Amino acid sequence: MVVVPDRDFDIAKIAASGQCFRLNQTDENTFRLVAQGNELSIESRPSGSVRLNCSREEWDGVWRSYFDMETDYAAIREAIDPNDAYLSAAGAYGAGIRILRQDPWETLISFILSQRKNIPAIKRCVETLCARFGEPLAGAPDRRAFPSAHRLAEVDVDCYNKCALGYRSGYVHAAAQMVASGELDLSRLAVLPDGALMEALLSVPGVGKKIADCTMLFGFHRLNRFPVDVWIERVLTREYPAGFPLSRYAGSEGVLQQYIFYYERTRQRSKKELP
DNA sequence: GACCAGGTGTCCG
DNA sequence: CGGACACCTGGT
Repeated sequence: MVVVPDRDFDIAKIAASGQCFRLNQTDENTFRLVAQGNELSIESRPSGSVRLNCSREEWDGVWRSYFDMETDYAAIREAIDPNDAYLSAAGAYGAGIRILRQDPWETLISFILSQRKNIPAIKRCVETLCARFGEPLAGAPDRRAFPSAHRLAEVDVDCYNKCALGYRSGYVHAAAQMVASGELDLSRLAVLPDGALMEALLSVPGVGKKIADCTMLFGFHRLNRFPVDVWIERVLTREYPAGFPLSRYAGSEGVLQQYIFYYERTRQRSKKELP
């Protein structure tokens, strides 16, 4: 067990932020994550600290980086223009969100699946792929890892249709072919500058700017990406008719995007759930 | 049953 | 180049 006292680490908010599809609430204060070939149980405690069921070595070697603990999110929020009431509120509200360092391949496929789907539907598709094609985890054989590109390249489109991927079946199939064949070498892409990485991702069928931005932000940790989906678009129209000051926040645009997204989605939901 | 959901590719003006 | 429209599927 490891206890992380960092107050800027809120697993409930991260789980609700829509960046990760295999982080699920299992109890009032408990979450389960499958990533990095492992299963991790995470408990948020009243004190604000986080308890994880892993060894100190595993935390230091794997999860500290996965949860991006070396980035100073408080500093990013402190840089928010105090005259920007909306962004200040969104930042305060979303404090504790971090941008996870997820696997690029899993991120790419997950966001290809995400188009025209809500979060529960995306999660269902991802879990179906894992259940059918993923390898059992060494430490938890009843759970399965996200399937490799090599494995998914063997799966035919019909099979994806049976997994209820819909018209995204062909996209997943094509992406798996490209990665398994080496035509799209994700580890090589990781060292490319933003423009070249974006261009490579856009060459995958079914990947447009939004999904490429999400893959860059969540799978390649390019914190300067600012994915614009319909929710963000609404905010930009409503709150920033003169344009969002992206250049002021160069290098941390993606973090602000997550604060805004979480702020909007959570408020929307609580509004809807009122009687 | 119509309509929409964290988009993309295509076709048309 | 900008604007419509179809696309699978599951949920209201």
